[in-house]
Amino acid sequence: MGTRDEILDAAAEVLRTQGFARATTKSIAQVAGYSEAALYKHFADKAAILLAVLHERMPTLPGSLKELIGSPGSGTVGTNLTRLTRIAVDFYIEGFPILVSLFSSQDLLTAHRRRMQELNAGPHKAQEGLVRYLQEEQKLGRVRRAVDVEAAAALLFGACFQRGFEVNFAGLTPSNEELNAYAGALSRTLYESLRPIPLKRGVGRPGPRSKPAR
Amino acid sequence: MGTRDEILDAAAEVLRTQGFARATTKSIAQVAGYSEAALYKHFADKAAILLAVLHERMPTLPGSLKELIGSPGSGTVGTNLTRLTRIAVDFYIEGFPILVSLFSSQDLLTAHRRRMQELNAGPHKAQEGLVRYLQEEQKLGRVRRAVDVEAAAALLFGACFQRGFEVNFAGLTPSNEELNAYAGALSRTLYESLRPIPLKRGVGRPGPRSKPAR
DNA sequence: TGTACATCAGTGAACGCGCGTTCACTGATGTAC
DNA sequence: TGTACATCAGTGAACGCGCGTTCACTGATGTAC
Repeated sequence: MGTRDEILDAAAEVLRTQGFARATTKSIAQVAGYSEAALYKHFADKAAILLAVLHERMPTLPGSLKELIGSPGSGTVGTNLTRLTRIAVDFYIEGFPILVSLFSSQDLLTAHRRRMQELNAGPHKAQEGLVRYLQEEQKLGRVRRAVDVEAAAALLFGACFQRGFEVNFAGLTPSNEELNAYAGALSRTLYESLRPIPLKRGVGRPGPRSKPAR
Repeated sequence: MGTRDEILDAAAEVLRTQGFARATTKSIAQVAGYSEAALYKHFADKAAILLAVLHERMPTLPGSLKELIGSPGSGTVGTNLTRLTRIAVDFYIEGFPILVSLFSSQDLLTAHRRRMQELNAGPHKAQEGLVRYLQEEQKLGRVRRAVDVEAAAALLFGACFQRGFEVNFAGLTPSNEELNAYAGALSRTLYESLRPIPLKRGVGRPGPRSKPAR
């Protein structure tokens, strides 16, 4: 790993643990184990370091998501959504502090936004992936046709995003079990509005389900 | 309006429009129309100004929410949820920049967190209100018993929160109509998982619904 | 009513400090012949 | 193989600037007698 990467790791760590206000060249250099001057051998200025952190050190949702999303029809929609939700929760918990440090500086936000639209990237891309997945499942008859899949995706990822806020706000360190349970509750609750054959009212557990027509 | 309030308004505006990095004593004083020295007649230090902004200038959800939440059984659950969602979307769009400026400084976050738990307040309170409302409607038979109301509340408010992020991130200024449509789509989609008598599969529009037993 | 003093919101100018940045330099590594 | 030079990552020390904060002061208002 090169010096440049060590600097970015250090900057990301400082941003995550101390916040934007303490993310000075001094503390970044100190955590990286180099002099402050060394930063300027690899980056034009401090803004360049922060921008690089923002799009080289943000955890990437799409990577682990694509394999799920790329195979509609496999597994069950319910379990697919649960696994996907679990991944998204992790992503937002990890990424939240770095993501919101954007709002510490209007200049930084503007620069990042411009770069994002040049690359045609951004946080909305993940959501689009889920939307496409749900549309595919609609075609397969495994998600009800009448469902607004954009709204469904917003509900699911929105809850994950907010969980990212809560965990970082309160300084929690939730266990794997807690996060699994949370992801399960979200996707199961939402799935009630997606499934083609809804439960009859008052029935606690569903009986064996017939396969949807295909 | 006293000087103290003018200072807080100015600080909130700077925080919202320029971000934490530019929220200096100089620019706060300038926007407020006072000298920097004047700030210190009303606040112990800069941290005290920012803390006061955080819990005197954050838009308040509970105020307009309580009237809705306080009267389960009135209106329909669907329209109640839509109105409530619309209010929450506004709240999060407005409040987002100030809320996340917390993460600019670990010290600020810690101080705010401590104060919030002393007052037993915080962002989670609004969500608890929605949970209680849904529980009441469950008792009235207007929300299915088997539904995990905490998960449902997290889905709904989470989507609003994320919309607050998107709008502020992209610098959008959505119209009332757009926001109404968004709130409607969210609550309608979620309501599919809550309603006591679900649609039959494949039916696009529901026929007239029978009143739930009470 | 006038006088003497107290209070208090607000100011201009200065303070020291820590910030981001630059500079001349070092020492290790590569390269031509 | 040895010599002379080039390149380059990294450093210690210094730079000017803008930050948060303090200070002695002003001028308006209130108050006792």
